[in-house]
Amino acid sequence: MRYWLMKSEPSEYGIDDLARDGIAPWFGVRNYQARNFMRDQMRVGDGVLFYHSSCPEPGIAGLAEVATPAYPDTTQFDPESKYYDPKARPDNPRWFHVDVRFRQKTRLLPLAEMRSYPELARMRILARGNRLSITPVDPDEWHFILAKLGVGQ
DNA sequence: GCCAACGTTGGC
DNA sequence: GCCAACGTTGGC
Repeated sequence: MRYWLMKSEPSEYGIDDLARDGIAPWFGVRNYQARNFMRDQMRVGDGVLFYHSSCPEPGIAGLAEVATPAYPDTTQFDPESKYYDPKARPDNPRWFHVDVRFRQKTRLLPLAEMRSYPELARMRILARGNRLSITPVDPDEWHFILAKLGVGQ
């Protein structure tokens, strides 16, 4: 069992969208490190912190879980898609993603509040200039955050 | 809108 | 394989 933080812009796809859909393919990742996390390390049932980025109140907005193993992202083959990758071929896909299942909304845990806790100081999301959209979360950090959110394990 | 950080591209 | 230029991310 591993834990992850996954960023999304709520204007693109936020926690309310996931609450409505129940389950969603996490397509559009075009960063090798983030892809490798999904493809090589994620397991069904892993915990996910759903993080809202590039918005008025960035922070953790809810909980989700990994719902499927990684599989090829079909948008890489679609010339109409903004995620189209001309170098990817169906017989040799470059980009993979998992599906994510909604667990629950939480109160917003703002980025500024996260910064205030020494227990979270090592989180990658808090590092200056971090742009990685998927990052591993230590179990201690996961449990600390859930406690701050008032979520029972 | 600014700008720091950092990944990717492409010429050599 | 190096590295400068460029593009993107994302908080502020």
